[in-house]
Amino acid sequence: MADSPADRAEQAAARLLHSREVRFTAARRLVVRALAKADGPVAAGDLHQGLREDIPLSSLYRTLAVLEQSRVLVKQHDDLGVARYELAEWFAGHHHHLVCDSCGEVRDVAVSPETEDTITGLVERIASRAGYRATGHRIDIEGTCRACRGR
Amino acid sequence: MADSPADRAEQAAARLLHSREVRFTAARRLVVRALAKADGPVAAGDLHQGLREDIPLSSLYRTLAVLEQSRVLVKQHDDLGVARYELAEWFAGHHHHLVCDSCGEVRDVAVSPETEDTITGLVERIASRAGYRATGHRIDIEGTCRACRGR
DNA sequence: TTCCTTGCAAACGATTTGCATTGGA
DNA sequence: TCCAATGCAAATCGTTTGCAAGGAA
Repeated sequence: MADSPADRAEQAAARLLHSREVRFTAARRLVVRALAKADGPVAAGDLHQGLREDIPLSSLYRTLAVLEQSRVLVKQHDDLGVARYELAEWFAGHHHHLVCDSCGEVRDVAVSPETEDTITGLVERIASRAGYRATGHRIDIEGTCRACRGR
Repeated sequence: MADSPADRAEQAAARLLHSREVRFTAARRLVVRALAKADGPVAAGDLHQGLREDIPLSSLYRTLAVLEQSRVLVKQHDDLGVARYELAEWFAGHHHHLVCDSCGEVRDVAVSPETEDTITGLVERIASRAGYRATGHRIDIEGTCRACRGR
């Protein structure tokens, strides 16, 4: 039997949703699998186009809302303000984003545990100095991707 | 003569706009001064309410667009996807954001040059490994602000 | 005069919601 | 059976735009 990232994400989501007594319907499965295959956060519109089955946009948004509330995925916003969704770190592992200045592409990038530890330490220090208790951090690295650099 | 942050921002903006042959109208001045006084990025709606003079929202958006194109300010989006504006780092200095999990407040936080250097180094390394050439970075620190913690 | 800027109203586009219908346990 | 999930159409809301009027150089 296969055990692709999509399979693993689907199984993990199945367990999580079951424990919360939330149904894992066909549409929800499709979305989880699609996000597991993506290499960065995806907008609802792109998801809509990417899926073979034609799930109406309104249903898709509802599906995304349910999955977000169940902590299967997280929502964020790109430079234009459109919502993009990706599997929670819970599933996908902690990572950051590379944002291409030129084409706008957003790509996940994983960081070694040592580097992450360093970052976490810095972040906690910065936060506590300002009277915050840090619970997490998000880093967007702006730059030029290889494809755009080649022009 | 006074030389408040708002004054300094206004003077710097005046020079920059002049060099670009863009007029520094009353509305543009008001916006620059208001942003100079804010301690974090501000939404157009809040700006609209905050200003004494009643600038229609559409004009305000146009003002913000002009100032953004002139690189006086930058636009970003909060957790709900609404645009928020702040003076460019050019004016305000490089900084990061503290985002309160609980109340959603976004506040600027400055970082010591040494820490920034460390961060920049890490970021460049991460980017180049992924085939990117880093040109900048943005860090949002999620946490709980002191006020919310006290509840 | 000649542009640029403004105000108002209308248009837009992403996202959400009401409601009647369908489907799964 | 019964409640949750769906599809469709209509509503929302932040933001943008067309157009005519006002202002500065």
